Amino acid sequence: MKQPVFALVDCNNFYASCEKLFRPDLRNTPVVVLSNNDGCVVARSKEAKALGIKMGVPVHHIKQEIRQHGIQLFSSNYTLYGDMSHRVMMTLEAMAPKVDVYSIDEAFLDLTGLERLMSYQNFGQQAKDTVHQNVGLPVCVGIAPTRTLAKLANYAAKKYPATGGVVDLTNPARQRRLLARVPVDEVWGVGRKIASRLQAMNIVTAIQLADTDLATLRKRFSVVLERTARELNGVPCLPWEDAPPPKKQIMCSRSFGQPVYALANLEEAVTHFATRATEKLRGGQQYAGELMVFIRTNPFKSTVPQYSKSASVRFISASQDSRVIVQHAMNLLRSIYRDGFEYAKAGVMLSELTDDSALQDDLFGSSEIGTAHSARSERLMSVIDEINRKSRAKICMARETGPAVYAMRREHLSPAYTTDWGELPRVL
DNA sequence: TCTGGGGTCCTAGGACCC
DNA sequence: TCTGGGGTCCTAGGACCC
Repeated sequence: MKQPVFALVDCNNFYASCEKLFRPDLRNTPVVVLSNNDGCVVARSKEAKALGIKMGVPVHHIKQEIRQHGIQLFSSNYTLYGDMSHRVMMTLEAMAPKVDVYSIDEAFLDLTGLERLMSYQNFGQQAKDTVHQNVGLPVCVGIAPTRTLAKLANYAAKKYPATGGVVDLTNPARQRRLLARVPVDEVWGVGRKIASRLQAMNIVTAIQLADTDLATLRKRFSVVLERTARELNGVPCLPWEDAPPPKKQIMCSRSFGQPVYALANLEEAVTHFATRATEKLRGGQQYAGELMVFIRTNPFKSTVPQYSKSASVRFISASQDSRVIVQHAMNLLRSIYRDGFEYAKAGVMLSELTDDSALQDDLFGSSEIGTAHSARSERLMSVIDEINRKSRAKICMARETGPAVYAMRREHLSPAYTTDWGELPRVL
């Protein structure tokens, strides 16, 4: 059996790089991208990192630095990032037979057997150059016999400029040298909690984790960390996903741009979330068997009374009809709503997802609108989806209309450069 | 004043069965 | 009076990822 080889291609500072791409005037300016509601920092350009801006800090904590260094702020523009991501992935899919899109800004490539054609180092360089030429975004490439090591190789490619952004870690001696230099909390799968527990056991570098007795890791932690240690030793333990596995749950939730008090306003928000979640459901040709709705106040705001509640319902037969799911969501919301609280967030979750073939008929007949076997419901939903895809005038639930009081703050939003004819960048 | 959103997997513990 | 032990299913909670 041939030893597998994986590459991890990961975009550098993805969101910040997307924003910079369309603003050449900001080439050397520190840029940060903010989370929804312009809350905290979720991406930083290299200039912003050099200023010591940390990932995840609330933006109000760095007001001083923003003023002092002229840091440019951007609200999250997922329409733009999603489209740029798609372009990167298309480029990679043209270069390798098997590509596993792991997140919006990174993908694993199966390079097993490639060595007969070219060196891994060459391939990595080619991938990096091609993405840059086709899409304009910078990436780094890490190559290794397991995905955990490929992640680590990618970390090195980013951290050490002398690598030119490409690290081939197929050589075991080279693996050991890198492992000895990397802090254990940089290992994929080791988060804050586990890192501090490992520290208490005097395990502070990746190589110490790799050399720890596997049975001890399983006993003191879990099979997950044991697998991580095996992967660091070059033994692949993570299955390759040729196709993305079907989703098990679909969430749609948002913090509000301003406090919400009235039931009517929560109804509007929850209607919106339930509608979006159900659209995602249909996008994956799935049906939901269970719906959960939650509302809560802002737990960070200790000056106001706190309230947090969720409720859920199991459907008699699974549905993908927005009208059915919104109606259930309204019932749940009204059952948990209490007057007199300052609501900060709400959301819905669809679960018990099944695909078409797994559906069973409702024992009591399918008279309810939108049950699995209602052909009318399916046709109506697909017409709505079609119209919403093509046109700017959306079809939506009556409760969704009008300006939303809960709309999120996006004061620094960039244009939809690549997905809206009206916002194409102009070259003067 | 201000603190994201959307996921997955694993484990422990309780209920229940034989 | 004795009060086993293995298996399964479910749920809540914790940890991780980007």
